[in-house]
Amino acid sequence: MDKRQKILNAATRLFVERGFQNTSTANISKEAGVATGTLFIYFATKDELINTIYKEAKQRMAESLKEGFPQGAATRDKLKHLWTEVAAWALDNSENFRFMHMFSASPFITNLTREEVESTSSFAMQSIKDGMKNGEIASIPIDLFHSILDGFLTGTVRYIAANPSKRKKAIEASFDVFWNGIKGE
Amino acid sequence: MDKRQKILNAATRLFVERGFQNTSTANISKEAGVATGTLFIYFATKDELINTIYKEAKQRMAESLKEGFPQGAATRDKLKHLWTEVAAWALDNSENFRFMHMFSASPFITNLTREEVESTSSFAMQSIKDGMKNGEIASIPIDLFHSILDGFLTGTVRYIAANPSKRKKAIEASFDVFWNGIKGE
Amino acid sequence: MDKRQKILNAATRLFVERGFQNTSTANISKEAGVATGTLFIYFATKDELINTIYKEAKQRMAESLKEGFPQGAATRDKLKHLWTEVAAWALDNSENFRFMHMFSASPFITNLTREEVESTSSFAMQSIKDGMKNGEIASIPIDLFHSILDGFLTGTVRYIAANPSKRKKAIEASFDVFWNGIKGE
Amino acid sequence: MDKRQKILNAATRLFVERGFQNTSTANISKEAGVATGTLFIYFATKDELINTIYKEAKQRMAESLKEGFPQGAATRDKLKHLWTEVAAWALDNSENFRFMHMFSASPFITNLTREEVESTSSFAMQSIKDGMKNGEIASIPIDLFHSILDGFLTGTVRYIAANPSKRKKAIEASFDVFWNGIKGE
DNA sequence: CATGAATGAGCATTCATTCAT
DNA sequence: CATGAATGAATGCTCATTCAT
Repeated sequence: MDKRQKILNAATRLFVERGFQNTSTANISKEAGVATGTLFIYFATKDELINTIYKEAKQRMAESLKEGFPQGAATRDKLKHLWTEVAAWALDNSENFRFMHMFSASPFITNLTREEVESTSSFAMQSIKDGMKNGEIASIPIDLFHSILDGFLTGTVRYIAANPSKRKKAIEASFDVFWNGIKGE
Repeated sequence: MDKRQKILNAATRLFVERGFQNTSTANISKEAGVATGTLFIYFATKDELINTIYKEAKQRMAESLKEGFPQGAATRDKLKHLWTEVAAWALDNSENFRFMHMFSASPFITNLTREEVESTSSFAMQSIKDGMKNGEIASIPIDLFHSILDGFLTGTVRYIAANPSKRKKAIEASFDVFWNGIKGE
Repeated sequence: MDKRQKILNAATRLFVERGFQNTSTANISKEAGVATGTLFIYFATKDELINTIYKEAKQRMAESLKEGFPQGAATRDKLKHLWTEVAAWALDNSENFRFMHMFSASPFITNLTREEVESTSSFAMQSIKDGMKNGEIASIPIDLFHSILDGFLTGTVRYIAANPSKRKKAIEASFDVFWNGIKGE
Repeated sequence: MDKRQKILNAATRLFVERGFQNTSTANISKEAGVATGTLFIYFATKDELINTIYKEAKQRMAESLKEGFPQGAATRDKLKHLWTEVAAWALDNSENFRFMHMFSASPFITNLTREEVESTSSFAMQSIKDGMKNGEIASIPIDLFHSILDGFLTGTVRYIAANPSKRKKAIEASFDVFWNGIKGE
C-alpha cells in the first residue's frame, strides 16, 4: 500500500480510538510506519488530513449506495435499499462511520467540505423529492426529512453496533418505523 | 454571579464556538473574567470542567421535562409532551444542546458520567415501556427505540436551529412522522 | 501548641519526606492544620520559613551540646562528649538532622544564616584550638578540621540511622578512628 | 559539540549555581543554545536529566580512579592513590562534584540510580576489605567505613574548594588524619 | 490574629510544522 | 520523495503570596 493510504488508515484508527485532540501527527506517522515529515508531504496540515478522511469516507459510502440502486422501483423499495446499504456500509466500515460521526459534531467541518460532500448523496435526495411529489411519502420540508433520516440511521447503526447479533432484525424494525411514519396516506 | 457559574457559562460558549481543542483554559478564564488559576479551584482539570458542563446541562433538561408531565395520560400525549419540551429546551438553550451533542460524540464521556446521566431520563423510558405493554406503541427493543428517539430529536432540533421560523410546524411534522411510525396497530 | 510551632513541625516533616520543591506552602498549612494565609503571618516567605527551621534546629543542637560539657577536662574527653552528644541528638531528632543536611547542600543557605549559625558552635571550636595549642591534638588548619569533623559525623550518623541496633558500638568505633587520627604525637 | 552534551553541561552549571528548583528547563535550553523542545528529545523529564547528570559524573569519576590504581601495592598506598585522585577529580571537576553533593542530599535519587552507581566504586571497596582481613587497617563495619570515608572526602574537598592555594598540603594532612585513624595496630 | 478564595506569573511538557540531509 | 532532529509557540496546571472578611 502506498504511504498516503497508510497514513489515512492509521489516522482514522487513532482518531476514532483516542479522539482528535489526543492523536498527534507523530502518533499517526508512527502507526503508519513512516517518518514524521512524510505526513506533511501528502497533507499540508493536520486539519487537511482530517477533512480528507471525511471526504473520502463519505464518497466511498455514496458509491456503495449507488451500486444496485433500483432506479425505476417504488419509493419504498428505493428507500429500503438505501436503508439496508447504509446500515451495511456503516457496520462493515465501523471505523469510518464512527469517524464521520465524530467529525460531524466537531468544528473541523469547513464549509468547503460540507458542500463537496452534500452533492454526493443528491441522487438519494432526488428519489425522496419524487416520492413526495407523487404522494408515496408525506410532504415535509426536505431539510427536515434529511435531518430526521440522518438521526434515524445513526440511531439504528449505533444500536446494531452495540447488539451485533440483532443486525437483520433491527434493520427491518427500524425501517418499518421509519416507513410507517413517512409514507403518504 | 459566582465565579464557578461564570466559568461554566464562558466555557460552554467557547467550546461550542471553537471546539474543545481550540479552547484553552486561559481563553475560558479570560472570557469568564477570572484569573487563570481560579478555574482550577472549581475544576481539577479541563476534563472535569467539560464533564461537569455536560452533567449539569443534562440535569437541567431532565428537570424541565418533568415539569407538567401528564402522568395519567395516553402514551401519545406523554410522548408529545416530551417531544415538545425537548425541542423547546433545546431551542431555548441551544448552546447547551449543541454542547451535549459535541460531547456525546467525543471521547470525553467517561463511564461515570454516562451512568450518572442515564438515570435522569428513566421516567420517560418507563412511559415507553408501559405503552408497549398495553399495545399503544409497537414493540421494538427498548434500546433501539431509545437510539431512534435520540437520533430523531437531534435531527429535528438541528433542523429548527437552521430554520427558526418554522419551529412550530417542524415540531408537529416530525412528531407525526415519529408517532405514525411508532404507534401500535 | 501554638500555630507557629505547628507550622515549623509540619514543614520539617514534609521537607524531609518530599524535598523542598515538592512541598508547597499549601501542603504545609494543611499538614499543620491552619489556613494557607496563616503561614505568611509568621514567615514572610517560604524561604524565610526554611531558613528559620535551620537556624532553630542548629540552635537547639548547640544547646544540647553545651549541657554537661566538661569544661576543665582533657581535650579527648571534651571531644568524646561532643561526639556522643551530636550523635545522640541527631538520632533523637533525625528529622531535624536530615533537614540540616538537605539544607546545607541547597542554595537556600544565605550568608546571614551561615554567620548566625556558626557562632553557636564557637565554644566547641575553642576547645579544639586549645587542644592544638597544647599539643593534645595535631595541628591542622581549623577550617579543614571543621570540615573533616562535619563529614565524619554525618557519615557516622547516616550509618547508625541505617543500622540502629549498632548505635553504641558505632559511636565508639568512629570516635576511635577519629581520635587516633587527630591526636598529637 | 552535540546538543545532548550542551544540555548536560548547561544544566550542571545552572543547577549548581541556582539549585534544582530555581533552574527551569527553559533556562537550561537557553543556556545551552537550543530550543525548549530539544531538551525533551534527549531527556523525557527534568528528573531524568538530573539523574543522568549524576550517573555520568559518577561514572567518569570512577573511571579516573581506576587509572593507575596500584593493584598489588600496600593498602595504605592504594588508599592514598584513591584519596589523591578523588580530591584531584573533585577539584578539576568542581561543578560536577558539587552537583553530586547536592544530588545526594536531594530526594531525586531513585533506587535505580543508586544501584547503578554503587557498583562503580566496588573495586575500591574490595581493597578495603582486603586490608581489614590482613590487619593493615582496623576492623570496623564496612558500611560505617564507607560512610566515614565519604564524609571525610567531602569535608576535605569542601575545604580545598574554599582554600585552593592549600590544595597539596590539605590533601596530605587530611589523609594523615584518616590513615592514623584507620590503620591496624 | 486567622481565614481561604483569588490571583497571575511561572513551569514542565507537547506537538504541528520545517528543513537540511 | 523520504527522513527525523530540531524548533518554539502554546497549553494545562501549580503555587507563593495577597487581602477582604
